[in-house]
Amino acid sequence: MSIQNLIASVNERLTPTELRIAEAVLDDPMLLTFGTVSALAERAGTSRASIVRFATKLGFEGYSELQKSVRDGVSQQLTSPSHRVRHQDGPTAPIQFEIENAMHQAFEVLDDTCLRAMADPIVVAPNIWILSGETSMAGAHALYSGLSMTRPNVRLIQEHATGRELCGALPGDVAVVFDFARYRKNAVIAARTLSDLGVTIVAITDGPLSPLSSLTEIRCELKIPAVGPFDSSVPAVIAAELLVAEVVSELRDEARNRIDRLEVFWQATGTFLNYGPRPNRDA
Amino acid sequence: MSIQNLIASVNERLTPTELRIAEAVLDDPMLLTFGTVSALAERAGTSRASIVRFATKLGFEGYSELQKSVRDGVSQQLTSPSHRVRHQDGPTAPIQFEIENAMHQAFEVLDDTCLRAMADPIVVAPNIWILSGETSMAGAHALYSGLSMTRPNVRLIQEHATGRELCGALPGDVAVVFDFARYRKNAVIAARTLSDLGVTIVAITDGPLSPLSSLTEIRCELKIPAVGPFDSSVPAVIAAELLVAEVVSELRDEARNRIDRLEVFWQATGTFLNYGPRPNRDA
DNA sequence: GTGGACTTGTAACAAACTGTACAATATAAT
DNA sequence: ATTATATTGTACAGTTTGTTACAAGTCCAC
Repeated sequence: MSIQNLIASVNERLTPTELRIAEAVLDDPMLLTFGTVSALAERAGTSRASIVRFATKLGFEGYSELQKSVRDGVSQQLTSPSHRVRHQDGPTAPIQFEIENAMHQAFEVLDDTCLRAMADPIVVAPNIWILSGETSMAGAHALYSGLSMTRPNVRLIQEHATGRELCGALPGDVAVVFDFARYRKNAVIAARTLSDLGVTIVAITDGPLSPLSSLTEIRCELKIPAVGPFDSSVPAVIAAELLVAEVVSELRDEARNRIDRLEVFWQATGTFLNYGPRPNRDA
Repeated sequence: MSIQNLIASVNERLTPTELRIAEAVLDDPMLLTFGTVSALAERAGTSRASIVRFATKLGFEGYSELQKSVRDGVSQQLTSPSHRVRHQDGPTAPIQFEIENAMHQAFEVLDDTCLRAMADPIVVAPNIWILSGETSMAGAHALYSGLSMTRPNVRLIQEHATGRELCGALPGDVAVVFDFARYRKNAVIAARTLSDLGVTIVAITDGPLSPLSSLTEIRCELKIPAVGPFDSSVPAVIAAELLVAEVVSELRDEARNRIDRLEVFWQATGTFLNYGPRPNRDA
């Protein structure tokens, strides 16, 4: 039961001082969530003892218990919905469960603000460099595939050719770096070098502990589930695809024109068999 | 500045114990919001003093000040209306729905029987050839990455080099082909040629109408959602990862030994930075 | 006015808190 | 091997905490 309802249920039995306390609590719930007895007493213009009596009148053992109850409620509010359903039963497909969880988390992290922050530099940069460790290549490929159909000068850097390929990078370019624990030395060092060079780093990684996180604020931090002995690429791929979609929606006609020209080229070279439905181009 | 960014900004200067603290804090932010120094110390398996030092390293006067900062952030979150509506709608909601649907369908299709049917040939074949259209490369890469860490003689075929690379294929080999509507002529023709040659085809595709489906009974048929103007690679990646997991579990010690040897090699060449927790290898 | 019930603040206290000085231990460098 | 450095835990000091006992004050009935 919420603190508001709790107070309502006893409001007719409250003494004048207790009423002042109640008003203070209702006016600023954070007082009860974080505050001490002393703080609340001062705010309500009363003594600490009255605060404790107020708590007992609400049916708690003391102030501590009242505060614990309030905090539990706040915790529930704050924890993500995916977190709440985490402890379901039926571990028939633990992998599926893990991946779905990670996916939920990915969609939560990749909200409008985050996507736009990552897409904006990509839209305007003269060159895009995509870096990735060998083991997290799937996400990088998804991004490369989508971006290169959307705008020019997108390059995917193979690990063994990092130096040779990156030497063309200039200030104002953007490097999108995929890297997850345990972080590839090659990718991290390359990112750091590019950053020093004035290249904007967009990081798709797995948490504030990532060495990439200290390089840039333009980043998303994904939860990576395990599939058997290896890490899943699904979150990285989702991030890449949403990022592409965001870039497309920001570039609008420019991207659409490029896609159409690509389509002409495909038709001319007979790339496809043209069976089945065309992919969706309305979004 | 959020606690996550704060930790990110110093993550490379953290000592092992402080890293454990950081992990605990990131894992359960409520611990920092409500908990005491003692509680955090116990959770992180360290002493109270280290908690205080951790707080100072983050730039605060002490733990109290750190906690105050976190609480200020939480207060803002709770009072701002954006928090309440954040998890409901948004431009990514329909995409999320589509992808989740496709994912469920993928897990349904990729049941034990199907996975084993696809994994069995891969386990015994002398050579594995992975084919994919340029646009559905992410799944192929996920499979290549996983399989090549699991068994020898796995090759990913680039479209422009199909002929040159595939001429080494022999009867008894296995070709895993990724292809979705609108089907790549190159991939389909290559698969057909290989099939005629006596190579077992394992198809990861999108339905009975696929030209690949007529080539082999060893296949899975996925539903492919759209993300913006392009098709999602997520189902293909999931299929690839589950397939790898199945192959690993069938190869057992053989795969484990190879992974261990790979690990030795990684260690020797210093591939990783080895920050953060090791990936899960128990599953 | 006086007694009794009720309300409220003061004071005392034990427990728990944070922060710091110091010692022990582990790690690195010479 | 030995010094120097960095890291971590222990112990203690000084506050602040929540709680409770007690006294002062208030209100009402008679």
